Amino acid sequence: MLTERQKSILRMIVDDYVRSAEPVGSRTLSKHVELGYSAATIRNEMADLEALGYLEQPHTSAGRIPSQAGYRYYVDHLVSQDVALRAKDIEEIKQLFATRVSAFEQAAQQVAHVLSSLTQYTGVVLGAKVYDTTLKSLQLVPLSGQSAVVLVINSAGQVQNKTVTIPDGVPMHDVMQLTEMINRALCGTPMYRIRSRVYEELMREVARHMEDYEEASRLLDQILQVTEEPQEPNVFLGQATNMLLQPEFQNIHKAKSVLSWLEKRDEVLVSLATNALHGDLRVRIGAENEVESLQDCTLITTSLHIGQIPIGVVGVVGPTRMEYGRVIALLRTLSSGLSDVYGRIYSGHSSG
Amino acid sequence: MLTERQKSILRMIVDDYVRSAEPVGSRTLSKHVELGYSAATIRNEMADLEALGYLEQPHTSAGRIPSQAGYRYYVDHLVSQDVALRAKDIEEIKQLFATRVSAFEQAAQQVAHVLSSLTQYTGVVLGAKVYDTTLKSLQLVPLSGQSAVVLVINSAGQVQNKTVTIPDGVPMHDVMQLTEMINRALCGTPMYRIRSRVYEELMREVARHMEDYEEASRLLDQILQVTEEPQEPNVFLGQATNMLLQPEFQNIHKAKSVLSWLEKRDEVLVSLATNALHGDLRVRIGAENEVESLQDCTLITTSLHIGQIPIGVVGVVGPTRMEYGRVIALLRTLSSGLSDVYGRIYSGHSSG
DNA sequence: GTTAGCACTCTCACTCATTGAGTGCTAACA
DNA sequence: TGTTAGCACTCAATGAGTGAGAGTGCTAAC
Repeated sequence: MLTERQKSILRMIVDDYVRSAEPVGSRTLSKHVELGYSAATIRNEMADLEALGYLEQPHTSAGRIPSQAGYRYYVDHLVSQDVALRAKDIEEIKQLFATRVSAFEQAAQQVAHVLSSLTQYTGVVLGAKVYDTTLKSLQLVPLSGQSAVVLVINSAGQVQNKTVTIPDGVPMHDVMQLTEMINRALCGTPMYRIRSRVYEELMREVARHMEDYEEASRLLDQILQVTEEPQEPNVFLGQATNMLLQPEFQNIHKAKSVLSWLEKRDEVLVSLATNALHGDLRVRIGAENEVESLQDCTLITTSLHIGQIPIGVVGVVGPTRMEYGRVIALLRTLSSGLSDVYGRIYSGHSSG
Repeated sequence: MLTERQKSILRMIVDDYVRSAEPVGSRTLSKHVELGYSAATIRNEMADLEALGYLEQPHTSAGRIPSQAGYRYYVDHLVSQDVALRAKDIEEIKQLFATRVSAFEQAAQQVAHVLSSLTQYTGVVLGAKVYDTTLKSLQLVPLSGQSAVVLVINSAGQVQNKTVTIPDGVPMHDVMQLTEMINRALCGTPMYRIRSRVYEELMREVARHMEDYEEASRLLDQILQVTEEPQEPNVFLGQATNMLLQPEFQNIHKAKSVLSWLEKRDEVLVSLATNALHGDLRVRIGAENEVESLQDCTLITTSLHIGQIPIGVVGVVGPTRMEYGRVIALLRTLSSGLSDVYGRIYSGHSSG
């Protein structure tokens, strides 16, 4: 348990270091008006904080910098719970949500972008699969030759499509009958249950009506694949290269490591997706990220939701030396704004 | 006009410099067996080549490096027209096209990826709008409440969709009638002509049949917007951060400049799209790129086509010190491979 | 418990000499 | 006349040495 004085010294060191990226010395701190102690006193406290593992010294004659444990303590106990956002931040966020967007993708991309430009870190948005959607409609539009487009629309209005080949032995009216049967029997079925319900309920009928059962079921399989195709990952990145402006990424190898990781959308996806398991807002500092490339980074994520249902994640990736308070405030604001947009677009425009 | 000896010296300097990224000295060159001259002779020729603007000296006591004009001369006159690809390259390309893909997007992404990993530059693929597509089918699927999904399928099997709001004054049977009218009248119409043909031919009929003309035309407008929405840019990037391994991008500012540019997909799109105007294969060296961020880069592009119709672009972005011969060979191979895939997927599977 | 003072440590920036790669020029050679 | 050997010269890179400055830890005094 830290004393109040230790806490305020730790807080000041973190704040100062986050701003300047330079180790903070005792003299610098003693100049702060709020702290009415001499450099020597502060030095003693700093030595204690270092012994406790909250501070580190790059070398003997340098000031102190926060350790990862120090950041962790700061985030858990010291960060002011509601940082007032800067006027500029508020202005940009207002403008962002003022522009009418017609698709969640647009809004998500813009949010990622704004996060990056306001913070100089990288904003990320994961528009996860909308949970619990059901089949709204399945359509098949013939193209020239043997090919056709299969369209699957779910109850959230999302569309999946794929070009399929109609096997030789299946006449057009069988194709049409097949899609009709599916629509009639399976409308309203949860997407993940479609295949099993087809096997349970539809196969016998297919066998009875189709001219060439084997070919027809081959077509049916292609159609079912469309319903099972995972929604595209929907990972949106802000301007990742902004981070190259941060002093910690002047080292090209560190920079490459993080930027390469961000390039692999599916890995980013996994890291973001685990947010859902950890409640509202999650801060992962340095080694708390399992990912090798993020050992010197902090990843802060918060979830998007409509009512109680989680539907996505908004986050920020940056160096461990991060403006925690401000980023958290930004994330809270933006995630609730984006949740609203999502709700408006996918819930029948009920609120506007 | 250069003498044969000057040409071979220039070629050797380019080849050597591309490999080593170090200025090439006269002694190094004189060691080459093919060139039976002493260092002094080569020095004289190098001085001449520098006077002609094909070589540069970083400083007095360094070797020579090719100038942008030097690279230009190399590309125009010296690059061997058909470099034999390495066994490893061929292997990877074969594997790439052996894996069956069901969508052009997948194949394009993979090609960009392979280009990046084989070259350590950045591969880019632009899947441009399929030209001259016509309307195949327009459908409207009602969701809950007032919203519905509009689906537009074109003759190439591409699908565009968007959620629209059905205005209060339009009853469902009017909605259905509207889509029916469009399908009946406009099937086969080139996409870019749909709006004008609606105005020319359909408006009167709409006015006659709809209960609330004003609201109906508002809905119609939303629907037409879907047909006009530009196909999403379809710019695919390989691993851009690979380039951070190149010596010229150890300078973080140069690196940021190029990577930031690559992040702006719409700018990349423009640069690639202009390839179509310049024939088969285009090499833009350094200042030949209008783009500020690419002043030290080379952009090589080649077009994808089905028969004579251009349908996209494949390219590579890298430093001016580029393996021109190999990259050109790779691009030719990959673009023709990708054209085939495109053809297979969007032309009714005629070839398999 | 707090502070002033002092010796000590370490990085950073600067200078300077050395090294080595490479050039240009000149004179000799075929 | 074209080619080559030799030599003086230039310049970047390297590494050692130095002083300044920032910061610490410790001790003794308040």
